Amino acid sequence: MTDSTADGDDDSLAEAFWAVAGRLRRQARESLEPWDVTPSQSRALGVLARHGELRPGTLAEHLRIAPRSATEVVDDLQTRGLVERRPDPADRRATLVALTEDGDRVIEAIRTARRAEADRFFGHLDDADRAQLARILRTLRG
Amino acid sequence: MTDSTADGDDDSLAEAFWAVAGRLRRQARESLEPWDVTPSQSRALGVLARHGELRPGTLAEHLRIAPRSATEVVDDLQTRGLVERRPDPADRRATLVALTEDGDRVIEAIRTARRAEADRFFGHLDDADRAQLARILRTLRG
DNA sequence: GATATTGCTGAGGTTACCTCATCATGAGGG
DNA sequence: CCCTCATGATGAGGTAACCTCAGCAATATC
Repeated sequence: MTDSTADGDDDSLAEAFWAVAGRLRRQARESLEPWDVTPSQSRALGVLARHGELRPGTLAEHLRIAPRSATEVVDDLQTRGLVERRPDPADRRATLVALTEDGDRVIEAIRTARRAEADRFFGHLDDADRAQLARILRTLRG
Repeated sequence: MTDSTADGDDDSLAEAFWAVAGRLRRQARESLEPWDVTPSQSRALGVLARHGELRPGTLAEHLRIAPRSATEVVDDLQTRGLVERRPDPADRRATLVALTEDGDRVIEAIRTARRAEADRFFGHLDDADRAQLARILRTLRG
């Protein structure tokens, strides 16, 4: 059965890249479900876990999004009780965003889950291939 | 100067993958600008060029999106005059979507541009690496 | 010929972004 | 000291690319 429709589509490396990216994205989304956190929220939590409390603007730089968009992510995380805002003692215009205890617990759990999931995903490759892929991606990253 | 903010972020293969995907996405978006066509529209045009006239539903399968979403893309392409709808003679419920002459010209131009752009992007790799990458991506694609 | 299925689309929702305008605070010059 | 300009956050409003659910028409099935 030649399956008719269900793609296989273009040829290019780019196309293959997107196909893999899609699978990866879907897995990521699924693995976040238990915590009712969207991918972009989880990225923000990750940055906060890595760098500690930050101003929304700085968070935006790390996430490579517009400052206004960071405000939005922070809003969502705050209503979910995963971060809190407090005034920046050094500048009364500014705000500091910090993980709550809950946020800390959640980001840790997510990280564990994501690590397991990535292992599963890239686990189809042997060590040599994983190394190759890492090297090639580093090159393409520019 | 250690540049302070501008990430470098996680470690994982997944992270490297997203970094590359981001660069690729930005390039694609830019290369489409001259034609005022969005990425998803260009994908649809590509499928139509490859397969000839299709029903919206079939188009959706190729694009791996919901049928309703295909209707939307077709709407946009139609208002831009790049595709046209005509009744399916074989089934009066159905519609066939076909490229107009304009649409044909545009998708050809886009393809040429994208090919050049992909060459530039993946051109940093030598032949062996490109082959490796293609093989690895095929594996990951599942 | 009644019923179920299929194909498309209207209505309305979501995520993750964006820009532009506004308001408060801070910093530097005269 | 005041005035201007820059900066930090946010309100308002917009976009792309998806989604589901409901409804209508036409076909297929029994």
